[in-house]
Amino acid sequence: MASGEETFQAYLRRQGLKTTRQRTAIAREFLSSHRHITAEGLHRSVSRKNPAIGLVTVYRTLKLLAQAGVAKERRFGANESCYEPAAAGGHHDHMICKICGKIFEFENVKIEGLQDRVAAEHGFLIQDHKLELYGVCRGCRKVKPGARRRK
Amino acid sequence: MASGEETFQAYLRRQGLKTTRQRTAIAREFLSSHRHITAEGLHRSVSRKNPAIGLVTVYRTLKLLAQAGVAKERRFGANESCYEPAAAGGHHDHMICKICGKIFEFENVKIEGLQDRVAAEHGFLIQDHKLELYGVCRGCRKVKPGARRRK
DNA sequence: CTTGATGCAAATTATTTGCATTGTC
DNA sequence: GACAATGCAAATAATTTGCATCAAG
Repeated sequence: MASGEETFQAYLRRQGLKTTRQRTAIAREFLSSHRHITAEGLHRSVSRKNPAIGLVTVYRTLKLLAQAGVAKERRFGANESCYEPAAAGGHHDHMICKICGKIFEFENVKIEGLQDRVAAEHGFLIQDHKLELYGVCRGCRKVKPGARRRK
Repeated sequence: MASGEETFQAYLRRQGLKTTRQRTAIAREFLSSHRHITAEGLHRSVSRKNPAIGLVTVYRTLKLLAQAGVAKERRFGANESCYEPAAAGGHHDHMICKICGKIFEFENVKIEGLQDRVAAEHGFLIQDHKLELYGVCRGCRKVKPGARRRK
């Protein structure tokens, strides 16, 4: 069971790329910051301990992490890309609350099974998938904002 | 059964917005061009008959169409947003081929049922969802590019 | 005739690239 | 020591906004 960091290092070696101080720092920070983070956000985290690292390097390293299979790029409704560590323990999907913006994760094996079946019916080979449910989360449902103003 | 165009007009009136020549032209073109189109692409189409309409207006109108519920914004792996007419006849999802870039549509009621169940378990109210399968389509599977070069 | 809509150019945002310098292998 | 990696600034790409002018209600 290779840790994300090991997988990344192995990928670099395999590709004849170099293991640099900044790549290691970025990868480590990324892997320890569970759940979706933006390039900008990751750069902020990394900068705390390592102010000399540039945003550009974070972008480049995130791309490498994705290629290594350690990071997954996600793009929710927003304008900027999020990355998240590729969960060692299986794939998960997201529910995004349109009110508070919170993102909830879930896993459902049956849905994945059906996806496989649909793909098979079309002769399509699935490599990856994204399922996002947009709506209102439990917390925000309680609030009932406005509830249709009466004239 | 209101056509997309009628729905849009109604939305404009309801919001106290104006029905302009360009909005009508853009909406009509959009609705007749089935399946995902980018702002740029739609502008190209519209320009053919109506060269004076600016790209900016297309962007603004697409946003209105989305608010009116007539258009759905989608964002596949790519960098730019696609819009597609909100299918009058039910929701559909997408399979995107990573090789040739083609996008296939499919519909699966069982998956949607499971989504509802998962959401319910979390007290989440679904308003919309996106399911995208990324992989290799039938056509591209036949080609086998490279098939792991032997050293 | 009032107020929103358009179109242009300029601004923003997210991301990428050119290039001189630096650090790994 | 070679050659990839970094960081800066500048370049792109997609989209948005300010503003003077125009047109729908």
